[in-house]
Amino acid sequence: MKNIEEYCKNNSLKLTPVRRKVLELLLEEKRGLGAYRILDLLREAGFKSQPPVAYRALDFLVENGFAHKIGSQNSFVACTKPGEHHSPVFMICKKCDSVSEGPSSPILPELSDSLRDTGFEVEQTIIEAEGVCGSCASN
Amino acid sequence: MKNIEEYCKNNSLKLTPVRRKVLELLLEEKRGLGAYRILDLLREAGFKSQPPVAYRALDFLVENGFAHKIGSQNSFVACTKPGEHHSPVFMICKKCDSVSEGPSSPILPELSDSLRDTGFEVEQTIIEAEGVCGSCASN
DNA sequence: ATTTCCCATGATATAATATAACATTACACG
DNA sequence: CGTGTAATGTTATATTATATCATGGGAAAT
Repeated sequence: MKNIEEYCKNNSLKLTPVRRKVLELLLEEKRGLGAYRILDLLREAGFKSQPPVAYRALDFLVENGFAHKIGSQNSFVACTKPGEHHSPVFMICKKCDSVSEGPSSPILPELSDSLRDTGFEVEQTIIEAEGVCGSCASN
Repeated sequence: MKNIEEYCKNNSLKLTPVRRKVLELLLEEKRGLGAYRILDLLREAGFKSQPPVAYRALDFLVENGFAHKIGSQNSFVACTKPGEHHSPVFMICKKCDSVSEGPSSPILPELSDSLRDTGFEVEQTIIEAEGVCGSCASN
């Protein structure tokens, strides 16, 4: 969070109260949160928000690399590498629904290479891996 | 299509008229099709369909490996390797919106390995690569 | 300090995507 | 022929997302 405040200051991004609260909510939750869940939580926290408020805050966070959208479940998670533009790998546990961001670096160049052979120039990738997380496997 | 009829016969799956039509629609279109677009096309083709009809057909096709859902755009595409359970890689062109399925095999084992190091056991992955397709790049 | 402008927020409405629930039909198998 | 299962029909509604226009608030230039 401190890092992010810092980063916003340096890049003249406005981490307004709603945006900040949404980010905090995402950081507190290991599963992905849907926009309307976030909206509820905002209201519980005293914001009198309508849907666009949540979506705008999420757009801001995603655009600036503070959060990601999980396409397969229309939900959002905080980013573990805020500010860096990167190609995330998500590990989605089918038992507990947790979503965590994993190491992608080893394979991305190879992936880009193999796709380039088909004539496609990759700009960004999103990998969603479904399986069982360590904590669920050991229980 | 012949292959698929064959496959259904062998596995006692019913490729009913709606399901068949939806699959044909997906095969004819290189972009992803949304469920409601499909619904419109079904109606144009003489089916008097309500939303659940389209979703059921799509569920059938996805479950049996004849189609995939593209999470990032809530759309559907025909599968190029029908019947095989596999972990697809999609190449999504940001210029023409085409979606094609690419070769994933080279990298998947490595990806699984690197995620296993974090304690996560991968069962399936979906990779969505955004970029520019060969045809758009050369125009 | 006042104006100006831009960005963020407020607020209403509605679009787009997806599913629940229950009724009906079709058809393979005994 | 029944009878049971899977597919389809139908209505309603849930969930996710955006368009649009109005209002406010703060930084920068004058």
